[in-house]
Amino acid sequence: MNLNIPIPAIERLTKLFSLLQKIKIEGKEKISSAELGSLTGFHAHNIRKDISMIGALESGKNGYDQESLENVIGNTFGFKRKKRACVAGLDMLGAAMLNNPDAGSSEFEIIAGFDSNTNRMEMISTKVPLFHLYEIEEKVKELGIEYAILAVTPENAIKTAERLVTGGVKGILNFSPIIIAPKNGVQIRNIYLVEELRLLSALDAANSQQLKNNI
Amino acid sequence: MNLNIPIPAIERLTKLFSLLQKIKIEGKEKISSAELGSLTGFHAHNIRKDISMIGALESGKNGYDQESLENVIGNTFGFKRKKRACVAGLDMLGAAMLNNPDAGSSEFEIIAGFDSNTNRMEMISTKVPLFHLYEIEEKVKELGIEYAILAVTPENAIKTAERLVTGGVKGILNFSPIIIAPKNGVQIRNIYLVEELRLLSALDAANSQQLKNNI
DNA sequence: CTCTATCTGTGAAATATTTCACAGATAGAG
DNA sequence: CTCTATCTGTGAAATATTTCACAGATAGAG
Repeated sequence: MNLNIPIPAIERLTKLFSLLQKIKIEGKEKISSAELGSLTGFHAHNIRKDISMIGALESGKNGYDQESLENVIGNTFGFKRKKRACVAGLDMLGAAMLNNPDAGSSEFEIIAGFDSNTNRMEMISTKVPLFHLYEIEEKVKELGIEYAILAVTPENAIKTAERLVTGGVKGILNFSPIIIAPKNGVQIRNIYLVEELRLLSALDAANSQQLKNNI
Repeated sequence: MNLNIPIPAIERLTKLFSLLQKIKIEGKEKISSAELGSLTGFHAHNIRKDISMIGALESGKNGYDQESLENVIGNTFGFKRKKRACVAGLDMLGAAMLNNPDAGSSEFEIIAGFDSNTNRMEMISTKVPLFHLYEIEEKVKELGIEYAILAVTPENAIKTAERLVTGGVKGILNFSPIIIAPKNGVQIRNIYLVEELRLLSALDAANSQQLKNNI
């Protein structure tokens, strides 16, 4: 498991990419590692090191060129290529994801929704075609879907994830309250509201503890 | 910044806590580090090391006692104490969070919602009291709200986060598509749909790259 | 053209984190 | 009671990651 780029570095570079896209809209053409640092909370040292790992750019005294840096990061990780995604499970959370306005302006295109409840599917207003959960495997293959947002009920989570994997997705973003363990090289990220709140409170507790210890 | 417990360990222990709660419901009283490992994808070694950092339990040959382990982790990070939370921004995503059925069965209680749009607030069906965004500071103090879920529009994100911090929250879970940098010791977690999908694809790209290198 | 201020890029050092390996503990069989 | 199989707990070793410090580069001033 020796990745040439550390996973935390991949996470930081991915955040930087999103930030660079925003900066482009604002018309800023140059940005220094120090500025990137204060916008993200990362150390400038760390940012420079991360960038140097994926390929040196020209040096200079005005910081990084927005466009070159966005391109280097984007090409390294494939952010410049369009990708198809779907949403499985269309209760409130899933429906919100399906209609997320940001996805469309990114490299991801949400091209299908899946649910088990026919009545609900008829009530949802969306331009995206909707299918039954049991059609996942077929539709994922047919439509070339690479990424999935999973927001089904806990009971359906494991089974639906398996269907997605069999269909051939490369990654699953799991919002259902079940930990899905990584499998067959398919990337999984588990994002569970209570878990995230809990982590916030744990980090706060660890911080307070540390302050006490330092007195 | 020398935490006595590494942040990745805190993340793993938090996940273990949630898993232990589920295991309790299933009636399982003992579980080994190996079993915990296969359920989470972590290494058994790592799990034992993490647990040993927060306090040794009795040793044995049947693995960990579900209840003791849940208590040790819970007490270390304060998961046994009730905590009040709110949701700011009540479009589809925010409304879904407000009505999330899992929060109620956890230590978190969502006791207020905030939005800027009076018409929308009248249309939302919820038992939680709703207020205007400009009342945040006052209500956070008055109601003793410790954690906030931020799902406002990008334009309102920074300002709303500042109000929450001024009001005295300890952590913010930010779902709006703006990176909010940590400030004044308030914990922030930025969860942005496109960013998370992008990270999945970046990890996949890094993996593929690595496979190529290993040939 | 020269000089200077201000960045980046990157080996090396310092830290942090994970993995290893095995001693120590105990439940349960007989 | 004794023996054995099966876990955990944890220093030490191995790795991974971050931080440091400064050489090298260049834009822009004059």
